[in-house]
Amino acid sequence: MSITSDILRGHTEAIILSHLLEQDSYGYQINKDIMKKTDNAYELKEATLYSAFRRLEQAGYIRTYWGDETVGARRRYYAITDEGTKAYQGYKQEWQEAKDMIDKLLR
Amino acid sequence: MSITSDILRGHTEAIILSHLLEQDSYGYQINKDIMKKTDNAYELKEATLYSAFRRLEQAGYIRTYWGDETVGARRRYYAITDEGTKAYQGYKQEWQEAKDMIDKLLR
DNA sequence: AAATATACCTCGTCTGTCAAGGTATATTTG
DNA sequence: CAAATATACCTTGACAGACGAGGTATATTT
Repeated sequence: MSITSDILRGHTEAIILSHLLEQDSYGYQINKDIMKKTDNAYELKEATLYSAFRRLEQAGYIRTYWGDETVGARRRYYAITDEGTKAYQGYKQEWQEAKDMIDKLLR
Repeated sequence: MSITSDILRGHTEAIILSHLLEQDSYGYQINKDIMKKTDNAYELKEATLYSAFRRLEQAGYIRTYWGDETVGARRRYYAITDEGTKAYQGYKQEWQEAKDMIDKLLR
């Protein structure tokens, strides 16, 4: 990874929610998709991912269900809730503001 | 403060270096200036500020000297070094990349 | 005399990240 | 066919930056 994790810190939940807005998905897939979207520049570590899932579920922003795979490893799917959608809007707003602020402070 | 600290996390050092590029300054003043620059949206907490100073000095990115105040409280001034200037360029580059990445991931 | 502003600092806690470890199934490779 | 790799889940403990809470000292304002 080229970007230090402290700069990405705090964005994990928003990134996951954004992904789930497109479609329900499961941990392994989300991880792969994020790497792909960033041309492998950013790999969300598994431990980070799963602890974020716990927080998001705790907050009521996502709900989970088991896939009905008949072959292969079982998959735990995640879906975004209405509250999660609202929270995502907040995260995005916050990001816009933070971005402007940091841009203002770094010149 | 309206922006959560986790989003700002990791930018503290870059923000301080950016400020010192303009001119030497001291803790209390830097803090005030940053609040002013962001219209009071972001207050770098003192404990955060001073621990960042320690790291920056440790890394050789800043050097310090005492002001020669004849009245009022003493001031410890900070100045950016050549290494600090280089480091700042790196931080800035990293920020540009991270910004693009997060923008790509949040839609 | 008390409150506020300027100016410095430390200690201990909190929280998100992640390295390292684990389990289980299916497929590919030598 | 055994070993390696890929898919898929998970937990534990350590680390580091942010910061609340506390402290010291001087000068000015109320």
